Amino acid sequence: MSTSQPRGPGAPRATIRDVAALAGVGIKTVSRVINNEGNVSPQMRERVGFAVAVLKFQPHIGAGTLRRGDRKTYALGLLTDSVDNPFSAAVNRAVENVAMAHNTAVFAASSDDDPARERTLIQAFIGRRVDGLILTMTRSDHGYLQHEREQGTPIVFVDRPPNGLMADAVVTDNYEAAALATRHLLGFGHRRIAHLGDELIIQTAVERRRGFTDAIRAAGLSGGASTSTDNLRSEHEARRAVTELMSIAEPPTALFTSQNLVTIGAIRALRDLGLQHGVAVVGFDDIDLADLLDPPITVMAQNPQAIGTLAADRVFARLDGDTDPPSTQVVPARLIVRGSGEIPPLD
Amino acid sequence: MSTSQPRGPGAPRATIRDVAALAGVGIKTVSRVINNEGNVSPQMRERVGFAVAVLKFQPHIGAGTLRRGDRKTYALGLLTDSVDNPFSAAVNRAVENVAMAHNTAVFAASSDDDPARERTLIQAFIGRRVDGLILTMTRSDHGYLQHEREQGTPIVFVDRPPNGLMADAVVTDNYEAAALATRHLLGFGHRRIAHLGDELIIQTAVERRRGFTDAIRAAGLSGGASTSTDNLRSEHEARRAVTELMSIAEPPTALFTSQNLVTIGAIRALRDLGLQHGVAVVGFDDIDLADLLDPPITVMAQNPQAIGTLAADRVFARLDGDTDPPSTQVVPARLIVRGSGEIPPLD
DNA sequence: TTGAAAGCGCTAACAT
DNA sequence: ATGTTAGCGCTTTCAA
Repeated sequence: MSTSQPRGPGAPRATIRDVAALAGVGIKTVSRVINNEGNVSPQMRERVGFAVAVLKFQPHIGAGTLRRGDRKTYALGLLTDSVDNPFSAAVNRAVENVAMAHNTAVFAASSDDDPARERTLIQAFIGRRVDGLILTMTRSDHGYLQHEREQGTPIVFVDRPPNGLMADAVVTDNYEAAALATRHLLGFGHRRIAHLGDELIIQTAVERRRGFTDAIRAAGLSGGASTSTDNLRSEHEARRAVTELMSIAEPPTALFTSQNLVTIGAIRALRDLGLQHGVAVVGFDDIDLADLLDPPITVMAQNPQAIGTLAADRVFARLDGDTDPPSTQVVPARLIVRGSGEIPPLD
Repeated sequence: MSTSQPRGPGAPRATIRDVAALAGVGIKTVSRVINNEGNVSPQMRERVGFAVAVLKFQPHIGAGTLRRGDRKTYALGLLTDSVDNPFSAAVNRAVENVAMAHNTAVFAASSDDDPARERTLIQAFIGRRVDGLILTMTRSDHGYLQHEREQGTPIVFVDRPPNGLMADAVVTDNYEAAALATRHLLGFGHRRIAHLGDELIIQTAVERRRGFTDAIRAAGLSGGASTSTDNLRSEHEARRAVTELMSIAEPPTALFTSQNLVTIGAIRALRDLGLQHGVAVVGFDDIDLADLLDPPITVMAQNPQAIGTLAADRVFARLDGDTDPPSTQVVPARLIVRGSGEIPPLD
C-alpha cells in the first residue's frame, strides 16, 4: 500500500505538448492519434502511444470542446424531483445507459419540485454547456428555456409535459391512467372514493386529479360523495390526511393515491386504524415489495425505464441532426392487480 | 405556447466580447462584473448588467476553467454501484446537497460492480477534470488512481475502503455490524444459521462474511452447522439459493442476508415455501416498507445519508487546503428490531 | 478604476 | 503523412 499523502500536485499534468515533445512529433500528430484519426503511420502511432503511456496523459475534454467545431461537452444534464426517488432513479439509470453508449456523462440534479431550485440547477447545466437537457419540471413558467433551445441544445421533458414551450416530451397518459384506476374501484361497487394527490404545482398531479374527477362524474356520482385532498408533499402528510379522512361521518370505502410516497403514507394510516382489509387502495406508481404487503397493493404502474430510455434516445437523435417537429411520446401505464384494489365496499 | 421549432442555432451564443462591445467596455470589466470582483464603479456594473440581460449572456464555465489559476471545473464525479440502488441513491442525494452549497455539479455514474466499467467511468471523470472523486469501488486493484491523486484531485472512497491506496474513506464497520447481526440470531438460540452474501469481488461482502464466520466460531459452533452462500448478484439468485438451501436435510433455522437485494430474494423464497414465520431473518441494509411486511424485517441499517454527507464534506475540505493524513471515518450501523430476526428456532 | 495582451489545452485550417 | 499557426471564451498579468 502506498504511503504517500496528497500533498498537492506533484509533477504537473502532462499536456498534448509534453507528449509531442517526448515523442518528438508535432502536436497535431498527437491529436490525430488520441482521436483515432486517419493519416498516421503505424510507427508514429506507436511512438505517440508510448509517450502517452509514459506521461499518463489524459486529454482534457473541456479544452477540446472549446475549439472543436461541434462544441460538444459530451455531457448531459438530467433534472428530476430527486435522485433519491425510486421512480426518478430508474429514469436516471436508463438515461445513463443510453448516454454511456454515446460517450457522454450525466449530470444528475434534484429539484425537489421547487421552481427556484429548478431554475438554478438548469442554469448550472447551461453554464457547463451540456449537449442536451432532460428535465422533469414543475408547472412554473419555463419560457426561459426557449433561448437555450435556440442555441441548438436539445431539450426533452420527461414524466411531465413542458409549459409554454413546444418541445419533445416523454410522458405517461396520466389523465387516462388515473381514470382507469378510478374506474377499477368503481367497478367493485365503490361510491365514496377519495383521491389523495401530490402538489398541484406539478402538472401530472393535476392530470391525475382530472382523470379521477371525470371518472367519478362519468359514473353519475355526485361530486360530494367523493373527495379530493391535494398538495400532499410527503409520506407523513399523506398519512395524516388519511387518518383524518377516515374519522369523518361517512368515510370513503376506497382510496386512489396518486403518487408512490402518498400510497405508502395511506397504507400506514390504514394499518394504524386496522382498516387495511376494509378499505380499497389503488396507487399510482409501482412500489418495491408491494406484492409482499398484506394486502398486496394494486397499482397503476408507470414504466420509468422506458421513459428514461426514450428521452435519452430523443436527445441523441436531435444531436444527430433529427429536425422533425417536436413530439410527445406516451409510454403506457399498466394496472397491476394485487389485492388492495379489489376489496369491495363494506356498506 | 411558442410554435417555433428547434432548427439549429439561431443567433450565435453571446460571448464576453459581445457583452463588452454592447456595453462599450473592455472584456476585463465584464469579467469583473460577472465574477463579482471589486473595483468596478456602480455605473459600469449597471451598464454591463444591462448588456448581459439583453444578450442573455451565460458565462462558459469550461472556458474559465482553462485559464483560471485553480483550474476548478466546479464538478464532482460520483461513482456508485448503481444510481438505481436505494442505498446509493441516498448517498447520491446527500452528496448533491453538499456539492450544491459549493456551487458544484455532480456527475453520477453506475459501475454495476464491474471493474472494467468502473475504470472506464473514472477515466471519463478524469478527462472532464472533475474537482474531486467520490468512489464506491470493487476490490480490483485501483492503483491507477494514484496518478490522479498526485495531481491534487481529492478522492474519497465511500461505503468500501480503497485497495492499494492510502486515501480518505467513509465506511460502515461491516465486520462488526455483521458479527452483531449474527450474535443477535445466536442469542435467540439458533445453531444452524446461513449466510447469504454478495459477490466477493466487493470488499464489504468479504467483511460481512468474516464478521458472520467469526461470530459463529466465537459461539463455539462447528463450521459445518452454519453455511455460507456467496456471490449472489441479484434478488433472483438469492431467491433460488434460499429455496435450495431450505430443501436440504437439516436446513438452517435462521438467515443472515448481507445486502438489500439478497434480503428481498430470501424473503420471497421463504414466502414461497410458507416459512416466513418459521425461519428467522436479519438483513444488512434497511429496506423500504420492511416494517410493513409480515413478519416485519429486522435489519442492520447503514446510514447512507451520513456516509454521503461526510464524504462530500471531506472532498471540499481537501479542496479548501486540508492536508491532514488520509483518514477513514466509520459511520455507525444500527440494528432495527422488527420481528423477523426474533423468531426462535423450531427444533 | 479600467483595459490590452497573453495564454490555458486543445482542434481547425492550412501548409509542407 | 506530418507540422505550423491561429483561435475557442475566458482569466491573469500588467500597464495606464
